[in-house]
Amino acid sequence: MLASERRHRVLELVRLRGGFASLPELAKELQVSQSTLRRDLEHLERTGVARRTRGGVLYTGSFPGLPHFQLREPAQWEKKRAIARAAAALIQNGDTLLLDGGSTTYELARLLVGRPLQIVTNSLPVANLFAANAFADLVLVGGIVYPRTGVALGSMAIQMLQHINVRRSLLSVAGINERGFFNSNLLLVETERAMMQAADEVIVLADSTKFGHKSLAFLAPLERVDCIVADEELSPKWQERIRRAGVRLVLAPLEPEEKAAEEEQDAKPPKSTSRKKDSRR
Amino acid sequence: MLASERRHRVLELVRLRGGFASLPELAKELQVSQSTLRRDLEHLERTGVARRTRGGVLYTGSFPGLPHFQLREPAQWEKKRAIARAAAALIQNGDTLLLDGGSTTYELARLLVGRPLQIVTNSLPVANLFAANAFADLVLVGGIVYPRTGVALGSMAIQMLQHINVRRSLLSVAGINERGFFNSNLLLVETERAMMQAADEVIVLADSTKFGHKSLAFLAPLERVDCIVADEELSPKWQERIRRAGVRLVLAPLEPEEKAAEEEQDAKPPKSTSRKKDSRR
DNA sequence: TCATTCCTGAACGAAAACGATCATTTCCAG
DNA sequence: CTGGAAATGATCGTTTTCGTTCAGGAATGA
Repeated sequence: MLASERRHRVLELVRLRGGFASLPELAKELQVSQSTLRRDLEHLERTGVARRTRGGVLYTGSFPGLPHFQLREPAQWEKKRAIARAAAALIQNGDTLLLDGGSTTYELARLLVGRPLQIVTNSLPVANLFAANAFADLVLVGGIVYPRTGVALGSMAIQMLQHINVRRSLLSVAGINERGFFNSNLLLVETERAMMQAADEVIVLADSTKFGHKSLAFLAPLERVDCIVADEELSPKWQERIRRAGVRLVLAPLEPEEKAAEEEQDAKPPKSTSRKKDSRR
Repeated sequence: MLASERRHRVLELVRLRGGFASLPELAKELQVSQSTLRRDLEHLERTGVARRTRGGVLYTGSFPGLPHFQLREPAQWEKKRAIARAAAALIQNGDTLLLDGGSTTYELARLLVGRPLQIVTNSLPVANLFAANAFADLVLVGGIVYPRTGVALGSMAIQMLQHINVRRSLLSVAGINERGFFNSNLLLVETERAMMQAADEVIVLADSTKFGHKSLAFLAPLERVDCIVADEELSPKWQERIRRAGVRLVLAPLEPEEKAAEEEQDAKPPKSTSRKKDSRR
């Protein structure tokens, strides 16, 4: 079994067990030694999807229920987080926002919790973030919930969106090519088109790996949106192409630590002597 | 500080810390000894709202985000669970259901997960239960989300409900008196009236403590609903009154164990000699 | 083919947490 | 006022877990 696959299975097991699993439990289930598990846990903790506790692992990965959020590959994830940070900087307090589903917009939503905003969303994971929050008003867009991502879609969602107007819509896409934006689901793009119409300004969040790839369903041409937020690894060719379409382009910087983390953080800087053996008590 | 208050604060702290808190952490925060905490944790675990792990507590209380779900008093909670069990027995596979917010309907929803159903709900916690589930179709009713309970309300919710028809609506109420049903929020009762209109059959879930108390907003007269599910501690006077109104009454039995649990379960049964000393590798 | 590197599993001492017990305090009921 | 039950906090021996180290094996590249 591959190490990365094993780590995914660890996460999945933890999730299945309701957010926590003990180390002996995992070792038995996965047929590996506890030593290996410890190393995996350390890795998972560093990437932020799990938290170690004495005796086991705690799932902190964003949304326990949905399979979609399991496969956060660290590399992409850091890009998404960088993009989310850059996008959060574009948002002003008091804004009215429409947040799409998708992992990038979810990361953005996490950063927006606690700020005074009015949030409209059709995404269950995003809604959960704001539901308990007194600072933000939350409007939930209803509809048929698509199990894979926990997003409400369909005619009911579209109809409801037609009665809503927001300052900014923030959308995720699955692919971008010369013709425009794509997503993986027909119902989804229909709903997203309604989201675009409901907003004064449309912002698309997409990491650099999305560019040059199309997907099942066409969403909209490039010039239909006002702004694209991508990470700084986007090729100059695409940067030029975006700007020529008259779309504002925001490039999110990847923090140094994260660059390290992105390369499957190794190159153990000072070897193992960096072990923190701090004064306890 | 009262013991029960301290336990609530334990839960709250655990929740604030993202679902887990270590024992020393809690001891320091609450200014009590670890021994006391251990006893509290044991208690909380037995009532089902938390799970102990070596080194700390894990929050299992249904929905981490919402304050509403924190104060599940064990006594009421067992009643709610009994009612939920009885109500679940009324539901047939393949049914189309409309589930209200509220802790009793939430307990019911938990029991329904995994059954082939079509679920319509305006409750975020309930929706989360079914979002990842492939067996049930989920339709989310949108609207303005009321922070206290995570329920979508308002004109958008009502409008959406008018386009929906279900076999059964299951509602929670805050109080019942001779005039009928009450709830604590004006927007809520408006939305619930729309839920009643959307269903062929209306079922109200209410534990025995709700009877004889009214609340802020009038919902509907007794005879407007088809069935009430209550626990068996409902007074004969009220049983008679319900039946005379032509409403079917289902009384949920409280299991023996739960009766014990309700009386602040003690009488430590077989002591601790069950030490497992298993062979490790 | 050989050497290097990475991953894995086992072993061991150290540290942490557990349950149990006991003394003390608090709080009621008689 | 007093006796007893319940709750609390400290202590102690035991068990569990952790981090580290070391050795064997698989994969990779020269």
